[in-house]
Amino acid sequence: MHAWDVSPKEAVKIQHALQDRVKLKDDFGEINTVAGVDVGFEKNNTVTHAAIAVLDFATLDVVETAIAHHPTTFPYVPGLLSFREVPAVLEAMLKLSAQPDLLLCDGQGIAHPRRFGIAAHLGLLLDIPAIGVAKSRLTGTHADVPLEKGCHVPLMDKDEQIGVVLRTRTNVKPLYISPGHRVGLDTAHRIVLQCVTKYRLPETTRHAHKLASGN
DNA sequence: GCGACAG
DNA sequence: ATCTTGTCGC
Repeated sequence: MHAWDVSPKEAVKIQHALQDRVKLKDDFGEINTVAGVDVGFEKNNTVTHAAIAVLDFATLDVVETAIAHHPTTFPYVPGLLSFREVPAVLEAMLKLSAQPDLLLCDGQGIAHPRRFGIAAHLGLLLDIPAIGVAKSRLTGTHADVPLEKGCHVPLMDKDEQIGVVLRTRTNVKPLYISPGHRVGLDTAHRIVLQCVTKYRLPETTRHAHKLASGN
């Protein structure tokens, strides 16, 4: 495990060093549980709250949750989000009685300038299949997404597809989905859809968000 | 040099 | 992310 008390410049080096270890093909057995991961901060920005909600993949019922409080040590820098949030998430992960089969993270997977968003970083460190589910774009370009739920367009960077922009609810802003680790693009797309019911965000994320913000 | 920029 | 009430639309 690499250090976390690093400068932004060192963080970028770490991303470059780890990026080629990210696996972008499906690599998992039966998926029984899916976990939502989210992080929140206190008014002063001094403490980070990480929350994990583990759901039964078939029923979307919550089977276990964990929360961890961790001092905030890294600033928010676009492209370096994982250095701010992952330490707290790792701490919360240790509190679970069993590791989930797959992670749905708040933020990008490989739809990142160095193909190493928070879902890729977290998935790689834990060696758990992970998917990035972001509420807005960090990098890449795409066509307009039709307004109907289920419609989607590819998220491109030059000639490379790095994700999919997916409308999870009619007439509501789409989500940016990208593989994090041990998951392919199509599979990431399919799994996110399966976790969505009547709201824009997947149930996993909704539960984790509630926990992280003390609700 | 001028914007853009996950949470 | 967070600070915050009511309000417009399906």
